[in-house]
Amino acid sequence: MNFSDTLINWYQSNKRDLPWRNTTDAYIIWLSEIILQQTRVEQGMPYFYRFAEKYPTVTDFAAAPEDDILKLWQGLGYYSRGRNMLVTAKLVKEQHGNVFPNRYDELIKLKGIGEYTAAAISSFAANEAKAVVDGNVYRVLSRYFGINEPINSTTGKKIFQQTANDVLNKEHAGLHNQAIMEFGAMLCKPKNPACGICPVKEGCYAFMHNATTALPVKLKKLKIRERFLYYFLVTDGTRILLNKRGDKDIWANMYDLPLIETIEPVVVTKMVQSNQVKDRFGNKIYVKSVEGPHKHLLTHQRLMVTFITTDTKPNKMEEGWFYTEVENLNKLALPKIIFIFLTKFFKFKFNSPG
DNA sequence: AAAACGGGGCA
DNA sequence: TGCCCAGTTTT
Repeated sequence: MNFSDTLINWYQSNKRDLPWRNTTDAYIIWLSEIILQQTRVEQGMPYFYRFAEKYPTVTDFAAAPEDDILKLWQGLGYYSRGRNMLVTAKLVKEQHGNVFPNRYDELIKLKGIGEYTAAAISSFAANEAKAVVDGNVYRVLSRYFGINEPINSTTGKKIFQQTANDVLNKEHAGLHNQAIMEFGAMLCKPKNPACGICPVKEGCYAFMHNATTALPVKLKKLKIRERFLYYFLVTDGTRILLNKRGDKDIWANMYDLPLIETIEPVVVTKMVQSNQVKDRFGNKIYVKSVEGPHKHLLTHQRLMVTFITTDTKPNKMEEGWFYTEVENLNKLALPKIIFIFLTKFFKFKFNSPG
């Protein structure tokens, strides 16, 4: 038996009895598919029953006020799904004679229906040979075939769609799609997959290479944090006040300068009047020069760095601070932005290789 | 190409 | 906490 036949065989004796599986009504299948987008079956189930009962046909749905749809959707999340359903229901009423389409090429044009949902409805309702690719399918295919391309990269999506198309049982597309998704949800789970009872483990790359926890690969969504750094250069031209950084943050254990960090930009005149500065330098700090702000980009942070030069000595030393000779700077690890500033400030005095 | 969009379950 | 869930739309 090939991959698809084995999964279908497994499915037919292990599947859950879900209400939307006992119909070929494209409207009912559409209802279930939209509800289940990014939603667990157990969470969506009660909503499916409520909607199916209150709006048994697409005509009923199309006649509903948006307030009613959203009220019934309340608590399910991603509320644009409900609003888009109403748009689509009205369009089906007006342009499809109240008959919900069941062909991929028609479905894909409808609001709220993307590649996955169009493939799902067309294969379930009309057995059209379109392969679904949802979170379950990504996981099953990446593990079975050992595909380590990230599932949320552009090339990854193409590869997985192509792979799904290749393994699709074209005579039983609906059954195949149901089977591979149910297999992913019930057995080839994200955590602790039941490899011991898996019917396709012999051909599974992840099982054979003990890589189920490593697959699928997913790109981290890294959001850029913006930080505003105000450095104080305290020097008499010979000695300089430095700071040794801790081991948690960026530039761990490297050397920079006394720092005040804010979450939003602060003009220097305000900064030097702040309580933080007064606490460190006393009530009067003599600012000799200001440089910046310089934008400094890290992988996941955007730093806006301002250097404030002064010869006012702080009235106390904080943890990590120490005075050193300017000449010592060429022995200490400095972040690039600090290095550039100090190099320029001291006119390369400390860094000439020799 | 990345961000926005909800809420809940699970380790 | 972080990851994931029968993804799609918008920027």
